[in-house]
Amino acid sequence: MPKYIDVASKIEKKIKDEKLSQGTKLPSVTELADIYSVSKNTILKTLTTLETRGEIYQVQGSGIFVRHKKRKGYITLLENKGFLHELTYLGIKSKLISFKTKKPSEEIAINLNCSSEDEVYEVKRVQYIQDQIMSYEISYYKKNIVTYLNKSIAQDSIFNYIKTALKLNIGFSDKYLIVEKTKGDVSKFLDLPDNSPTLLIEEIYYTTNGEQFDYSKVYYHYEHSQFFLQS
Amino acid sequence: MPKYIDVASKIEKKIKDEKLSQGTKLPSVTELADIYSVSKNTILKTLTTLETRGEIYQVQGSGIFVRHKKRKGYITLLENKGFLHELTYLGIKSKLISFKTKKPSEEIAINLNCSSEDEVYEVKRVQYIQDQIMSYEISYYKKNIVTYLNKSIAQDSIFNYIKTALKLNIGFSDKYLIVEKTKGDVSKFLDLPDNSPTLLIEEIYYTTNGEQFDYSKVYYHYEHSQFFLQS
DNA sequence: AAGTGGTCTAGACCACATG
DNA sequence: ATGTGGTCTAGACCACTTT
Repeated sequence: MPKYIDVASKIEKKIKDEKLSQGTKLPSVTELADIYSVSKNTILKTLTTLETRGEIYQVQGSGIFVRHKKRKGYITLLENKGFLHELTYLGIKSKLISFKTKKPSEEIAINLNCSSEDEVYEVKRVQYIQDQIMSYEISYYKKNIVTYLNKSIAQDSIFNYIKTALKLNIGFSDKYLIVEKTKGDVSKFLDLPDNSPTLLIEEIYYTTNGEQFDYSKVYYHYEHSQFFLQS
Repeated sequence: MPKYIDVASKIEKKIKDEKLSQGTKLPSVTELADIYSVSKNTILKTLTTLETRGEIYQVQGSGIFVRHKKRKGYITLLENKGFLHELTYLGIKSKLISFKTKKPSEEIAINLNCSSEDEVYEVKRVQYIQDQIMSYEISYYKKNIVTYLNKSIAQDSIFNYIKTALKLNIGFSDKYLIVEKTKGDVSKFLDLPDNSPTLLIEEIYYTTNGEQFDYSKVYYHYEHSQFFLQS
């Protein structure tokens, strides 16, 4: 565990425990370096980390201040912390609709950057947020990277399995957001009439060495999902 | 201009000029430090900058590689570069619908963190992307921070004016995404039938010292807008 | 003028990937 | 084993804000 992550957790915990409100001033950089017995540069890296997580903001010449997310019940679009944290925090559960192995269509092959002769896992699921339908998801996993998957795993958090059991490191992702009208399976599994609004998020996940391993199309139920983004 | 920003621009330009493709390996950290005559730490900061912009990705023990945004015509949800760049790049223009000064409603007062006695500018606009209706936007600016605004300015880029003329530094923002059905003014100005899908993005912008100065509700035309997010 | 965050350096050592 | 990115330090100096 790097020091700067460790110190970040400690400061985060302190903010939480002491219930510091938005705008509360924290100790200065040099003071923090003393408190946690690390160099100034390490504290700076810690602060950058906390800043991108939206926990603090820094004002040159003035100080470091606490920042808070205002509204509750929104899904964060950037995995600031672990995605699992979010899952348990918001109470998200999955129901498996179908699971199979297949040859990729052209659309899938393009987005996974593979040949039509490679094999992919296809997983269809409905996700629930606090017992309400949140989303209908169609995911494709490249079989030569995600070497094994089965129905039982697909019912839980696939990403958790990929990280822990397969020890695959997830590097980065591209997400495309498109607003559409529902139809067919999408209407059916979201339990909405045809032509209801929906947010389609197409996600492509890459390993740390830059290879696509997951292409997903997630249709969100417009009444049961709201999103949040800090920058 | 800090060195690390300067070097970032140079590397960015190099990638663009030489049309380096996704996955192309760049020189190592130490080589880059030599090439641009800066210390290793400065290059690391440069690389972090380029990484968050989605231009490169780093793989420990292996190297630094070029990353590219795949699809065209998507609006980036994070202002990686200047927002203006995006405006001109995508060809976005505004039409002013109304402009006035008013006392904030409770909703506005909460989101701008001000009293109901303060005054705010209210600006309603329709934005066009390549001559198609992109969005209908209702914005509120706190008058004690955005000290002056008029119709003529509101027709152009207000943020550009705020930055250059008012020399106000924009610090960070919160964005909330909600999918809705259109009605009333929203349908009217987006030129869509009632109950059409729309993406509502509520945005709150803060100055560098953490004070809210802008609260905006932007309704996007679902057929003429798609969004993009890298992480 | 004093305090605070931001940039930069040179160098040491660690962790991971590849051949 | 070698190369490469990742972490960390101590210290210098700069830019901005506050008093």
